Amino acid sequence: MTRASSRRPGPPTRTERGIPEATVARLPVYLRALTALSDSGIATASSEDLATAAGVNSAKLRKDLSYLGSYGTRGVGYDVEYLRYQIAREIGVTQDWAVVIVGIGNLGHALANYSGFGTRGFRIVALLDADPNLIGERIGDMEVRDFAELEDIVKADRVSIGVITTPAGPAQGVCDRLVAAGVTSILNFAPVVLSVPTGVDIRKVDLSIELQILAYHEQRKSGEAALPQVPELPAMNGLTDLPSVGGGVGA
Amino acid sequence: MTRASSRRPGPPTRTERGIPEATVARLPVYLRALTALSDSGIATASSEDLATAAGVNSAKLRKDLSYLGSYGTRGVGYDVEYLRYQIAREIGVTQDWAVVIVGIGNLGHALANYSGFGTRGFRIVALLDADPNLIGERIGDMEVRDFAELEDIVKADRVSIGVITTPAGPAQGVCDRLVAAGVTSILNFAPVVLSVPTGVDIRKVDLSIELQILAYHEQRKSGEAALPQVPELPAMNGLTDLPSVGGGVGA
DNA sequence: CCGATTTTGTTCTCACGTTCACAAGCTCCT
DNA sequence: AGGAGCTTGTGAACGTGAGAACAAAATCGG
Repeated sequence: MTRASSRRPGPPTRTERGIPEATVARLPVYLRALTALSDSGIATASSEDLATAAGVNSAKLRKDLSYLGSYGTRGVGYDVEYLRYQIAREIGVTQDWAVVIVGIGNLGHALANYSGFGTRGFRIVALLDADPNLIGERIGDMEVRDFAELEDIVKADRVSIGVITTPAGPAQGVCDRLVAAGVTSILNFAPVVLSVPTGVDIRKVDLSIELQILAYHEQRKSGEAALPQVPELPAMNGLTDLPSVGGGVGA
Repeated sequence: MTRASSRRPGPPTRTERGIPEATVARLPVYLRALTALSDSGIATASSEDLATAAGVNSAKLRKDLSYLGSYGTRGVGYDVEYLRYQIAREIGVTQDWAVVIVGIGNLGHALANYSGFGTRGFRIVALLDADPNLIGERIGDMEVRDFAELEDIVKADRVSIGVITTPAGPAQGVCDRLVAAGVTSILNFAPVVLSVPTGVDIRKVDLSIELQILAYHEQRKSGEAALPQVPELPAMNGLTDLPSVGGGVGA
């Protein structure tokens, strides 16, 4: 098991019909921008308009869209509804995907209530937890069920996407169970690196990593001139007062 | 303030002392891996060990670390505690960063309770919301305060990082207020593209985008042979639930 | 019907990121 | 002390992504 990562059979990274991964990651953004335009009653938009709404530059947007086909009209722009449907179809959200959420703590709770979740394309079919105290609790119009029922639920509802919102500890175990039950896409909120067999896609959302990236840049801003000369080789003996980072290190 | 000093002076993307953005994004992962090893009582680790723990390959890890300096010992590996401190210092989490969370809905609630948040390096100094019904509510050892107090809080606690967990609507307004108050790094959970002036860093976490990316790959898996020939110009009549798709642009 | 105008789709070039492969350097054993 | 065996740090090759620039195609006005 744990047979290497997921995507990399022989050739490099290239989706079957050739849509680059970077583009795939932006399609949902375009989809949202188009929905917003549509809601504003706008029927046609140029690549420039769309790019602004999506927060990218227009050349990139045009190139991204060109991977899907030629859905625009030169001299005019894109028909908002039409393009929206094409992107939705390409992503696969014209159908509904069944989702289970495992781990109903604070975050699991929040996600279960998150309306924008089922905006379109996704349907939460079960909230699971192993804690007997939580089982049976109602959240919105759903009830927390026993994690032991996982296999039945996955089979019954053809669940292909699992969301892990457990603490770090049980995450790998939960992940293994999900995969064994037949789930082939996992969204992981637990702060651990999960390993999955080939063929299973996994994406990670990690709050503290995001904050740390911000901190890095923040530090650069404030200390622009204060830390150009980094102590390349600080005395190793100074490490004794580093029982735990942040313990006695703080400025 | 807001001295247009962030990233993009003249040359392309290149952090002042030259750490590539992709590497910066992985440093927190290494930091976590090192902490885990440290907690297991492991004092020394090779690049191979670390890479496994962090879920990357060893060559990449070594190159990433080489940007920070030569902190390893050939033939031996890396001293876990030493390297951990070096990375923590580089990221900037040896000091504590003050953080405010704006928007105490489901997600804001969850984040406020998220212990791993203040794991180290970050300190939530205020939970803010504009809803009078929420103000005064206690969450953990904190109390929800009026968003109007933002400026005072930012000044008093030297807040440099703001987390936006409001709905999409008010997000840009909140963002502008944060920036005006002096916040220079923003983590946005609202499903909108925020615009900020130069010098302010912004990162986005978007649940539905992540799910959609998974859906895209999922679709490719199930239909491996079912949809190789994509209807470049599908018959527009099959789209009953798409009121005005393709006014006249379609086939 | 033709030319001016607009905007897409695409080509080309350059920068960035990843991986390979190996020399440099350290430790340990004989 | 010297050589064998590891493991790091890095130079070079390769692949991917971004942006500029332009040719192709559509509309509109005369």
